[in-house]
Amino acid sequence: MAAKPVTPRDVGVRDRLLDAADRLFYTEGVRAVGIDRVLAEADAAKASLYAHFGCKDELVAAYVQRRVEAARATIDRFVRDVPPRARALRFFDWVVEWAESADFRGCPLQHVVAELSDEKHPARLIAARQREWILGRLTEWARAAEVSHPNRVAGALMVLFDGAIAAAEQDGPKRARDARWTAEKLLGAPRG
Amino acid sequence: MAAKPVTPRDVGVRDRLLDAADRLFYTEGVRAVGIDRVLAEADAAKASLYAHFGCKDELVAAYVQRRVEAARATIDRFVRDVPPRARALRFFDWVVEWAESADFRGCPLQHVVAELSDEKHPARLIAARQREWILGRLTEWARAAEVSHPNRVAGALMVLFDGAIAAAEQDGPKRARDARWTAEKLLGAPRG
DNA sequence: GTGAAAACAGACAGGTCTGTCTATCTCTCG
DNA sequence: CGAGAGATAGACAGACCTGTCTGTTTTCAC
Repeated sequence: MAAKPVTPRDVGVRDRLLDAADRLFYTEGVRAVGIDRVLAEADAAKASLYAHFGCKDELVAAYVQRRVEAARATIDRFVRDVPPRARALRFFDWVVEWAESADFRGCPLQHVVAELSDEKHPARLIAARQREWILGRLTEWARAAEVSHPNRVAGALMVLFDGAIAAAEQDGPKRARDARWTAEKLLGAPRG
Repeated sequence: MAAKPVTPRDVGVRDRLLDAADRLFYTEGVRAVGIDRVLAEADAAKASLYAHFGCKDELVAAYVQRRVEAARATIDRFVRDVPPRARALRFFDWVVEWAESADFRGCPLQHVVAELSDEKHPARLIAARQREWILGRLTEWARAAEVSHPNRVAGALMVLFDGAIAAAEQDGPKRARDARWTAEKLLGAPRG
């Protein structure tokens, strides 16, 4: 009984490979999963993988890149319908939702950083840029919330974000709610 | 036969192996570093490693165990000379110091969780127990600080701890200071 | 229909990994 | 002395990994 292909054969082989890589890399880790596992899961040929990505490291980078793009779109969509001053806290609503989702297993970027010690690895460069993007958004939202030290608050929110995900991975989603509660205190008290 | 006692000679190779494993596993990751690397670094024989630890997974577990024991001793020593109500904040002084130390590269426990997806791995079981220990201490200190919701505050401090380490790994020690600053707000103004 | 591009299938090379095993050396203690 | 435990050195097996290469099949534009 072959498992039903989660991704139909008619979508491009590149997407099939990325879908398979995403599932396996996220749930088991990029070092624990070999090329052959990805090929079997994607029902693709080895030559296709190397034609599209060149090497495994670039497949890992493409996996991270797709995660990053999806996260940015999701976050911006999530905060869009509240006024700017409420967006920082709204962001933590999204974090809570993510931590509560069934297949949550921590932050793929934190995992990649832990697994790949080479800071110049293409996947890590993408992860580093994503941190800058997130910090930029948090700073923007902290300013809009009119806290007295927006840069410091943004840094604190960054810590809360990383901590929410890392702690929820091991202690469950209640830690994400703890993070949101803390964010509320940071943002709710003007003249901090 | 009764199990033979650990002789001083045992401690020799065993410690050499653990020292080497600690350096390599912490800086490069437990999956990235093979047995042969550890043996070369420890200047030990393969048979010694397998005689003392049985398999690589148990060496990884022993590495985590030793980190955990050292951390507990360091933390308790660090907070010992301030009154109980000041200990939670003092704990974050230690976090800042750690993040500022030259060879800081994140939390070895978070890394092991990221690298080993099997929750039943012996090293992960040890890591999980360590989280309980830390949460216990944070709860105790939060109570001593007489905050209004000690359990919730302890959870928030746990998030801040995880976040401080994870964020400092990538953004530098200023994130640990951001975490301490947030902890200060949660715990209220320390009274003299 | 035809031909080119894309994808498939899988053998193969060369390397690394864990773990076992044999053989030798060294040190302690009876 | 000499027996035995602990350590060393390293060959070896078997598995897995990345990446290349050959050949075949499918797809699709013209």
